[in-house]
Amino acid sequence: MAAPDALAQRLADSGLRSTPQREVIYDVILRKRDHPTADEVYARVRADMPSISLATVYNCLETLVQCDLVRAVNFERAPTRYCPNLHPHAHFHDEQSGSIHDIQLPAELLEKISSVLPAGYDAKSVQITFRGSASSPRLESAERRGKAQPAA
Amino acid sequence: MAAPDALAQRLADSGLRSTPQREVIYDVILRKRDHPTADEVYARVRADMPSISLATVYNCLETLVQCDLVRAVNFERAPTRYCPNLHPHAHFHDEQSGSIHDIQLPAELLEKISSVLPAGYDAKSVQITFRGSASSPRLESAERRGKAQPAA
DNA sequence: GCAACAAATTGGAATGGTTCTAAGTAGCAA
DNA sequence: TTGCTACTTAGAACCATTCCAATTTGTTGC
Ligand SMILES: [Mn+2]
Ligand SMILES: [Mn+2]
Ligand SMILES: [Zn+2]
Ligand SMILES: [Zn+2]
Repeated sequence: MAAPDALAQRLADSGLRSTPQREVIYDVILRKRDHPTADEVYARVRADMPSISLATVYNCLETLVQCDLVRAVNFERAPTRYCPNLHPHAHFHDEQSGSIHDIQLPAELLEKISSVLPAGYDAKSVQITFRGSASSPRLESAERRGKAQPAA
Repeated sequence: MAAPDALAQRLADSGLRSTPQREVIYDVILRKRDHPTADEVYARVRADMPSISLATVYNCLETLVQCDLVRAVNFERAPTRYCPNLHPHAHFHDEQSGSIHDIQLPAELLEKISSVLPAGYDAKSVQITFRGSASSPRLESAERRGKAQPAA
């Protein structure tokens, strides 16, 4: 047995197998670090593996989410999107273009946010979503300075 | 013409009529200040108005949201819930009970949150959702002290 | 290698909240 | 009245997702 990559390792930890379908789906999500829907993942994966089924795409995405290799994110009631960024971060939904941008959150801010919870509330996760418009030119320079990661 | 109530006024401002259906739906949402789904609103409204249709409930809820009389809130891909609390606030989703609690946010924190956006990002709204568990006894006393409003 | 068994994939059907459509009803204006 | 528009309604349609039953694939013990 060869040295297992991160995916195979994480799957094995959960008693699951590394399959060609899971590998190509994980690759596709890591390659282009945007926030594709299951349909978009399906379309991209079919370039490499034309025989894969949409049901399998859904099954594999759920597996990857449960193994903490990918995050599922929802905006309103739109189709679920999948995010390869595992660090705690917020999302900015650009209503003009429909694109999603990751927004880094200082740990200090996360603490302040959690501290607004009254006694007795125990939050396992916090989700922060901005909605608005992002002007592209300034945006790109801000990203180049490392203030935010672009994500379609 | 008699003095119009808040609902009639707001509808008139948008060039819309105050109908019995819109009135009863708005009343039902204000009466019990939880976060009902359209189906739950439908069930409650039928007590007063058995002939109302579910399509009308959806139509009226959308109207109320567009007139800024009610807020629509989404959790994952669960059915949309409707919130009568118009002040800026976060939501705590208790995974055990499925109940939603309003969490008040200090204006100071809202400013800090918006300040994490890089230049070029213009947010029209921010949505903050906690997920976890809330222990009922402590919760009630915290609420009595005014730290949070209960909401089913 | 070969059974036996379990895990994973697959196509297609089903689900379910929401939206759409077309027909009917109700209120307002000339 | 008559017309005009807004509103409501029942049921069909939509569509992302889940479910199902059948097949394929992989693993384990011999
Ligand atoms: Mn959008
Ligand atoms: Mn829940
Ligand atoms: Zn992300
Ligand atoms: Zn609320």
